Amino acid sequence: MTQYWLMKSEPNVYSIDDLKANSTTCWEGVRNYQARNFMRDDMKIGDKVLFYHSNTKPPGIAGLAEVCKLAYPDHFAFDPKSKYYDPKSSPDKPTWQMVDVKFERKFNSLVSLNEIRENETLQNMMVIRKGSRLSIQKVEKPDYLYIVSTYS
DNA sequence: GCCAACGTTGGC
DNA sequence: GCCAACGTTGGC
Repeated sequence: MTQYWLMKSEPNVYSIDDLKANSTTCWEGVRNYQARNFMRDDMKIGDKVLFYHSNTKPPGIAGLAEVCKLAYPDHFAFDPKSKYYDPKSSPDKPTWQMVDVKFERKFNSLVSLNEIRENETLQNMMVIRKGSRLSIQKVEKPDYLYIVSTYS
């Protein structure tokens, strides 16, 4: 069964335009266990993704993507020169995993966090909860479908 | 740049 | 296993 996710990326690091240009990307650098577990245990090929721009003005959902490769070791954790380096992770016992996602669509305009917050239909989305820092979040199917049909 | 929220670390 | 200290996220 298809599942629905929200994945955060800082656009000055990797934006929806970058994904459009590259077509697919590996989602490296997740260093939070809950987010890793979502990727490792739950994400399936074909799962739908709301691509969220964080730490920018304004933050919000920039477009859509789709999971196109199941979780596999995040090798950036093995590279001392990478900013995602984690000495506790090793190739024979990798701590961190990543999936690949592929570009689906860029929204004509960003669905800002404020718009989500002000939309009565979307009140249960995790992303509007105060202090919600998790970089990968589950999204309910009705919320996903509503966003796609209303905004994209 | 500030700071609240939250996750992780490490001493005990 | 508790919890204080510390580091990071990310909206504002």
